[in-house]
Amino acid sequence: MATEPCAGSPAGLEQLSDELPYDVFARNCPSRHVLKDVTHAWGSLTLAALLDGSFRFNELRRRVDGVSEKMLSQTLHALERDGLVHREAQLTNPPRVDYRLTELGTTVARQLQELIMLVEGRLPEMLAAQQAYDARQA
Amino acid sequence: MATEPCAGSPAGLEQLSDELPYDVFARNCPSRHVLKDVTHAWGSLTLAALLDGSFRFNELRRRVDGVSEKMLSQTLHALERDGLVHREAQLTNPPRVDYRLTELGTTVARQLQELIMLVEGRLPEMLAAQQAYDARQA
DNA sequence: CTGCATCCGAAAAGATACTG
DNA sequence: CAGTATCTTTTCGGATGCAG
Repeated sequence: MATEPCAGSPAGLEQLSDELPYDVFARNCPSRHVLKDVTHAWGSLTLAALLDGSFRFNELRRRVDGVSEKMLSQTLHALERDGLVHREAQLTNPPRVDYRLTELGTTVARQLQELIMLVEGRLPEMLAAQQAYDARQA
Repeated sequence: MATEPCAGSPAGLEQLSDELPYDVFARNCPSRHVLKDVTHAWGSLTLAALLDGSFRFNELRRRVDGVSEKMLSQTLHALERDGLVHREAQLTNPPRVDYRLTELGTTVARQLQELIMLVEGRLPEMLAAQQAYDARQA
């Protein structure tokens, strides 16, 4: 099914990465779908937020400021399905559900966190570039 | 304007990252907008593709398999505005426009590339997790 | 409290035709 | 070739309501 490697890009270009069987640059490669979950706006923030530990649904919702209930729910399901997040439900009353990163999720989240910190660190340059660009247009 | 640091998350939580003035976890923080450009599905692939050098519009389109003209155009504009991509147009006939990473863009793209390679490398685990999850649902 | 289901308007993505 | 304009389809995001 979806377990076999995907073909290279149709034009027959040499791949950028290396000899790996999966190539995000190819149209229907499963790696692209997973990458999309990981880099998705809410997905990336949720993963990064979970680097701090285990959280309940509404705790996460407060941490990832601005996320709607629906999107957080969807996001957590997708990340759980990808094996990045573990969901632990206790059927007490009131119920308690905790979300935490798996080992794989931690690895991915750390990598993501580096990207986030890079962007935050060089944000002034990017904001300046934006201003310059906007001024050029006007 | 948009140059001042954004407030922390509303609940008053201590921030995850560090002492940086910008916090992606806060609702209207500019860093979140930029991060969105960088992690966007087409944005991330475009940045990674440009790690290989300078490309013309349609060359890029073939590299980033499946992207529509509109989305590539939008994506390139956003990345150019953020100061990550440089656009060089020659008004010859036919016209020739080359896109390449700026120094900042290269830095960001390298970080992104690490994430992509991590995801590609551990994709088998993620696909297995997906299958297990789907089986559990059925 | 932790969610899922549903509806709705708004926004974004996708496909494709057309222009300089 | 390098895009923009336009149209359609999908997704997003908020507001419920409801169940365990």
